[in-house]
Amino acid sequence: MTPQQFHTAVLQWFDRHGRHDLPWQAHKTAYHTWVSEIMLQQTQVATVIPYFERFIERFPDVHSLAEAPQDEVLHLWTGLGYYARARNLHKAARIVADDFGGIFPDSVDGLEALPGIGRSTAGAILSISTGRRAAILDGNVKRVLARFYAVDGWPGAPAVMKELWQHAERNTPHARVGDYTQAMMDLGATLCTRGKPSCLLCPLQPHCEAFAQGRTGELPAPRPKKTLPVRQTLMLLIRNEDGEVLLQQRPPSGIWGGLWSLPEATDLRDAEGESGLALALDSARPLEPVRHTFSHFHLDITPVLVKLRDAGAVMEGTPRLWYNIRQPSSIGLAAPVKRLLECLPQA
DNA sequence: AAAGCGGGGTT
DNA sequence: AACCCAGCTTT
Repeated sequence: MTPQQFHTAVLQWFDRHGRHDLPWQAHKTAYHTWVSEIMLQQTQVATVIPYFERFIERFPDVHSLAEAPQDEVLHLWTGLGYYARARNLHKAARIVADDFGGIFPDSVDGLEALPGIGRSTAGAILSISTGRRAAILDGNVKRVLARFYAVDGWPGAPAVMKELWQHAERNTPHARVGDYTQAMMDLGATLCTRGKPSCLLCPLQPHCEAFAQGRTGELPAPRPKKTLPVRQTLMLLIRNEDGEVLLQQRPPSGIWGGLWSLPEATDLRDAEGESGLALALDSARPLEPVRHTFSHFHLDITPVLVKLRDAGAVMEGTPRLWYNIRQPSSIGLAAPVKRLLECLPQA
């Protein structure tokens, strides 16, 4: 199948069956496309939609985002995960606003120089918002191409990645590039799904190698699996006389970077040091543990209710605040922390 | 509980 | 180029 036949089949299918009414398709500006593409990294469309709408309402353009406090950006990202995306988005907005007069670079290289934008995301932003020819290779496209060409091996492996990029580049059309980008993502998301692909509806099925070989179930090859280590932590639920809960801010990078979380401790003895408060440790009441899973380890969290021994004994150091669970403020919360706070009795 | 989705940064 | 990092959703 020639590239011409390939993209023609994909575009014809897109015109009839693609998605044309997603919130970020209303105005295909570089800003809207960029925000949506960053949110769509590692996250499915259905999850992204409400986040995107809230985000754009609060930050309608790159300048409003650039001027916002990081806490507020993370707040609107709370629950989406991979918070480095939000921190990079914020950083990049400042660069675009301060150094480029609010105009996004109009080349793949220029876009890739911004934090949080890699080759595929750059290709998506450029093709959709400007119509310039650029290829993408996100998870959806990887799946489509790995099956169509029966490419063996895990797509994360460099050699496999390289081959898939070559297919992606070659099949990208010179016209209607933005539609083609959207079409390939739609194809992967709605027909060429991992579980049970709808091959009979697929415009590429007549020439699909995996289909011909009956191997759609085994391609693309899954990532080599490893068992996740388990880590343990205590999370301290410390309340003051007003019923507010003590939170402290995570370091700027790493897990939950910049988000607000509960003070943690490895055991009760070390709780006072971690929280920087005088605690009534004999009052400590452990709650049912909850497991939170990251991509590379499980975190078993034991929440512990602890009373303050001396309300005036707050230490300086890590940024901290007393959080009113009835009037949540505009800060980013780690997902399990948000859940724990929601379970807490209002008193 | 385990699998799935999925791109960027560092060295 | 190889390796490390990062979370929520679905099954």
